[in-house]
Amino acid sequence: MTVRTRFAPSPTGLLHIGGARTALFNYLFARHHGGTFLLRIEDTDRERSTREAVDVILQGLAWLGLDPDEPPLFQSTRAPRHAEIAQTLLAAGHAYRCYATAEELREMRERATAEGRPPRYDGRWRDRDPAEAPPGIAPAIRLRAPREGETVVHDLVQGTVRVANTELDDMIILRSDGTPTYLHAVVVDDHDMGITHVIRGDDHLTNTFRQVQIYDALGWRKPEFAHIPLIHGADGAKLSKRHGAVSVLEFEKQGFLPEALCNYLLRLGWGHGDAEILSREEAIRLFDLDGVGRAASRMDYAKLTHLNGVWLRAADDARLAEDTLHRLAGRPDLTLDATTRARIETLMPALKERAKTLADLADSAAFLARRLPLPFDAKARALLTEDALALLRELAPKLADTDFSVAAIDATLRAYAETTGRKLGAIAQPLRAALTGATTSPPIDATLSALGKTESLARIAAATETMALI
RNA sequence: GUCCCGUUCGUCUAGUGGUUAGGACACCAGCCUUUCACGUUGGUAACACGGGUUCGAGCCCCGUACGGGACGCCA
Repeated sequence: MTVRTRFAPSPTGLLHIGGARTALFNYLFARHHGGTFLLRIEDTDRERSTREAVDVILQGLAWLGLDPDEPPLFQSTRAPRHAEIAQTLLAAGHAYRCYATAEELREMRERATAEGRPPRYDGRWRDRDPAEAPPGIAPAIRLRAPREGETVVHDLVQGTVRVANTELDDMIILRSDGTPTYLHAVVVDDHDMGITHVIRGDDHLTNTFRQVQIYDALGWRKPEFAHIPLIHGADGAKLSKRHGAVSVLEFEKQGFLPEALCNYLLRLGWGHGDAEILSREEAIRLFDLDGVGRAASRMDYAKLTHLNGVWLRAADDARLAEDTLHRLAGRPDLTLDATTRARIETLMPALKERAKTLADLADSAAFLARRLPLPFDAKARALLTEDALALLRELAPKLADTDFSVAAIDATLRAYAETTGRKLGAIAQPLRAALTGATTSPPIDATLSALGKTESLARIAAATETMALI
């Protein structure tokens, strides 16, 4: 049997990391078993579903590299099929028409709650003669669920979970307006799509009992179920649209790499020995459901950031330069032309070594695109003392005589340090301040070389002039 | 309230009856160094609690506490 999984989000909000991880697990499980990964948009709630939300989901999945193997299926297009199956159930006596009004049901729930009983439908139309149907009321269709025994789910993550059927009531499968409810639509679609493994958040675990009842009434073969624990916010509270849930596209904006986010999400709730850094290929090779834990986990930005640094250092320089240019574009204090582009590309190997996010990276590269005079931060200013400026004036001609390869610059600086009896740091720091306006940057020789001789000397001159005035 | 699920360092986890309870992030200290990073060495730090079962329990059983989830003509 070929594995077929699906990610089935409802387009009513954003794609947050909980959904992203569910998609990732479905994708990895399918790939690991040589199967197919599908996407189904659960847009049966026409009121709340939006085209924008669909786009956000699609963009988020694309960014994460979790594209489905077939075009997405929109659940709303399947309403006729859902109704058809409901009629089948009705004809077979596995379902019945319920004429209870919304008002009636509300009262039923309120009374139950007030009396300390679980709020459930009392089955008042289950065995009532349809001839007694009140006129003018469109009925909903309810499943005639078993009243005795228990319903069991053999979950690949949660193990065998069972509930007494007395705990379950007769759920509505088709609303009075003829549209399907979620529980029913999911069963019909998973069946028709040939889904073999339903991998979803464990907030669906108790829903599964009701879905199993529908499968059984239909005599359909059930898929395997795997309910994975939820991700909570850093404070341990549930991730929701109001609380801590941010779109995966927001992570992109903040400078996280998709491979880092996937790596992080994979390790959240899943483990394989001491393996921490996992590429997509390794993840596909190693991932399986038996490594998934059962407890909810918390979002930890520090670890995500660390992982991002790891993947950033491993990333292709050209790709990073491109992203940096993109992030820097539009900043009025910068000049982004072929020259600055070349500087960024040249220095990228050293730049990426000390950045954690693409946003950090862009910030750290900004000095390469600055116009003179440079703005100096407080530490740089403090560093450019009278003595330091004198040193720079003395050093400038020697640099002017140096060919600007990294090795040659290094040699010049070392020679100057030796003849003046200074430590290298005593030379590098003032130089760094003059060239970058800050006290941290890639190695000074590489920085000088990337800037080029003309620009470097201009910056040194500008620094000695402007600082001397203060 | 009822039902379901869970609980190992601050966080993510390894661990499937016998371990000095391992790793990663974070944190602290040292080393490296041309700043910052990277790297590296070391350190602080956990089996929720109470009963069993067993020669022996983080691992098995039962309670308790705490946390989460589900109980819609939402998904």
